Amino acid sequence: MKRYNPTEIEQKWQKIWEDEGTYKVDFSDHIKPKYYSMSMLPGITGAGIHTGHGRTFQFSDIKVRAKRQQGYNAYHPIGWDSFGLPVENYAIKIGKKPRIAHDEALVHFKQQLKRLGYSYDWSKEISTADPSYYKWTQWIFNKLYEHGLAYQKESPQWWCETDQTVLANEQVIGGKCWRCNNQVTKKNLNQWFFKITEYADEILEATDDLNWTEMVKTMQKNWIGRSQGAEVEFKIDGRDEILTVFTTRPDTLFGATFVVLAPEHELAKTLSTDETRESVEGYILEAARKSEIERMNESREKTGVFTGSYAINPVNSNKTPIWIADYVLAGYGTGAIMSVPAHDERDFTFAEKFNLPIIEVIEKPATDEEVGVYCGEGPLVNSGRFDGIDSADAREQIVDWLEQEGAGKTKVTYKMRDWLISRQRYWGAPIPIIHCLEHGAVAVPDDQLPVILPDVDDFKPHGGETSALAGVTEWVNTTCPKCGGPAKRETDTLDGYACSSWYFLRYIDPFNDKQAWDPEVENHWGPVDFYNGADHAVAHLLYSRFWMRFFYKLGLVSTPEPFKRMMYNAYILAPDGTKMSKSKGNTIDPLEIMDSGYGADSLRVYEMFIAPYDLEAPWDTRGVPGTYRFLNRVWTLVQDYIDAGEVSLTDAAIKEILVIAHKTAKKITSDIEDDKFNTAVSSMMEAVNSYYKIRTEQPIGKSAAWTFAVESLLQLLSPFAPHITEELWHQMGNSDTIHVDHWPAWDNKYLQADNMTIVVQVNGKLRAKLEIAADTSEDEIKQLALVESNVQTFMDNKKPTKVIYVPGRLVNIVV
RNA sequence: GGGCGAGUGGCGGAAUGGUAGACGCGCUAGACUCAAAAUCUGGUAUUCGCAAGGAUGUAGGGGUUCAAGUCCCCUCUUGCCCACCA
Repeated sequence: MKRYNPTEIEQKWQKIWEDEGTYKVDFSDHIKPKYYSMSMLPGITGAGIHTGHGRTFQFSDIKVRAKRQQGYNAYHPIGWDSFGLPVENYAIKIGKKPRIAHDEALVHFKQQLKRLGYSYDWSKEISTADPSYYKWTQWIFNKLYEHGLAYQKESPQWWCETDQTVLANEQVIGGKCWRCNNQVTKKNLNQWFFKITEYADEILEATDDLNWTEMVKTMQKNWIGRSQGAEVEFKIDGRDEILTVFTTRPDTLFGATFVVLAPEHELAKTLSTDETRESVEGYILEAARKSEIERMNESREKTGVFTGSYAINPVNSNKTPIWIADYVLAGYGTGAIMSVPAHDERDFTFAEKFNLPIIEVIEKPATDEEVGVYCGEGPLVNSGRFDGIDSADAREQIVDWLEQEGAGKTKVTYKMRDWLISRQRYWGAPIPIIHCLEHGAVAVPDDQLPVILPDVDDFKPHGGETSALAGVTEWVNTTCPKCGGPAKRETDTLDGYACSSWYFLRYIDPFNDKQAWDPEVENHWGPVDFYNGADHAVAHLLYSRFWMRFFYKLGLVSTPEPFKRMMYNAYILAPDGTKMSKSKGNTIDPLEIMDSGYGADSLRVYEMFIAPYDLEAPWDTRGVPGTYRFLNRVWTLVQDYIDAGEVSLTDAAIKEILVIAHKTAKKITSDIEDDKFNTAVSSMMEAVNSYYKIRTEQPIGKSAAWTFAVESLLQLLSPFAPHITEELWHQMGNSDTIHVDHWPAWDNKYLQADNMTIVVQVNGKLRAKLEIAADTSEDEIKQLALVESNVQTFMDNKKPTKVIYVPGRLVNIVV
């Protein structure tokens, strides 16, 4: 008997699969149903992947392998997130040009992924930094620009001093840069944006219906942050300007005792009087100097100044003082609020500090507890003709009244901001814009794309507010596409996220040099059936959904949502229970485990077995020998089967083997379908354990039952452990690959065993178990239960008041 | 502070309201061996009992139910996301 030697058989089969193109997909084959499965594309840095990443990539591999075996034309693509900050920072760190640093790091990545035996179609590999790819990223920019969804605007934006670039809202995490983890500041700059807010409502509405991991859906909804409310217009006493505030509680309008503007509000400066001018200007200056983050971290102590001006509350014509305070955010709503200190915590704190009036307009529910500021619902008081109306109704009535008076309207506001896409960094797709003195920003015509990123020696950020490209004069100086006059190229590059917001469309038409993708190909291959990742729950997925919807409107794609199923898996932690990271030195390279003799299959099975996909679990390297042991048991079992001649079994043994095999086939099929990979593995272990037990009493060898058991086991195991199963499949005499069109069918007639175990409870407590024939009638079962001796003891001669029978499971006797 | 999850043996984790702890790790006994490793077979929540069997057990407290890890309410702990968003 041959010994199981993973290293040998894995090398052998990986070469054969590559030579024979086992996982190559023919896009034009429409006879088989399509299945399109992918993981988020890896970002390239020197570290390569660790065992945590490996698990992520494997989920899409399991799914696609199972479908391929089930007769689908199944596609599992691979590509590289090559542009962007991570690669450039890595290049700076090792002192090489980004292109070179990237290409060198890629070697390690490819080696890892290939050794792990993922069923990628390597012939269709893409890279976002390849001109044949970013040509189309730039083309998409043009399309957005053409439709008014790309625009340039000067505004204060997050700026990372370490990385010398602006960042999108989504890339600032807890006030820190997503790459270098340093505090960011605000800087007023002229920047390019994509108008994702125009799609906010649409994206939000579609979110509930998605078959996505719930957590991701919640995070997206929170990020979009839709608030239904009203805009209310306050006249300014003695002036012509109108002050518009946003509120979600128009029902509390009678309780608005003052109005607060953000320091950045355009009216802030102009509302001061001679007496207040100095303090107002001082406050605004001070606020501008401090970043939002500093304000946030500096304790929540409220600060503010009175402008000296008054606003007229439209509902009761009260004169309310106008204040400026930095607790009001410039970027949200209108940058101005009406303050209702009686029913808002922040307003209350502010009013107390500055001795401003507090008027209750919502009746508190009567409770024993002392409620500080009541923010809930209730009937209105002190609200003129709206008194007594419940707050929810009052909201509508007051807004109706405001609309009639022309002093307000309903308004929906979002927390989500437009997507800031310009980066003052070299390593990205150049924004295809030419600035002409006469024509302003002019898009580079489609037929002149791509705008090639020039090769420069000094690519590092040089400390200004422009990328290194600004120094490449021969590239910057060009002519205007409209007038032919002298013009300059835009020197900012596109956010790396832009490059990865459409790659799933390029995957299905990667060599097309006429268009980004062929809509007809997309019509067959889109959308992605299974997508998974462990990061980018907000930014990447929102951006992709935004673009997809835009493409859908242009008729370029057949569906508005890019990913049918999105599975967001939790991280595998380092053995010490903390997050794996290279800087902490607690990562585990999959190559290390494979090279120590366990091979890819044992590692793969363990990756799936360790925990359900959505649970964080610490890596325990001792688990790999466990799955290795399991694969060895499979190996021995199949070898014994192969080496033996024909055998004859008892009818009972045949039945037992077939029940296990058919049940297991059904279980694994549904577990994979439901993304329950860990229980799929344990079910296979159980089946193998059972076969071992049967084998101690009955011979294993050629017989219909054993043949089905062994073949189906290999087929079910093959998405998890593709190498060992392929090897054994061939040793059994098969000449085709196990990985295409081989999946066991189960027959319901085998799913019922001859015997069943009925649990007998007395008053809900387990007292006996009955091993009886599966066709025993309900009456018989109840009788048997009632006469069981231990049951009788606990019935204590009392008459049962009720006997509950759960078919095939239990009897509960209530006395 | 807000939103969404999660709390089960020594560990990772199983359980359509119906036998809690499947499966694996670890530990342990036996078989094989000169011996060890590997392998195979058994045991392994706590506790009382020679045993049969009993009691207790899914963070804590209440509730619904014939029956609760699972459903409802409160409390605690913990993870993630957001965070002065009016």
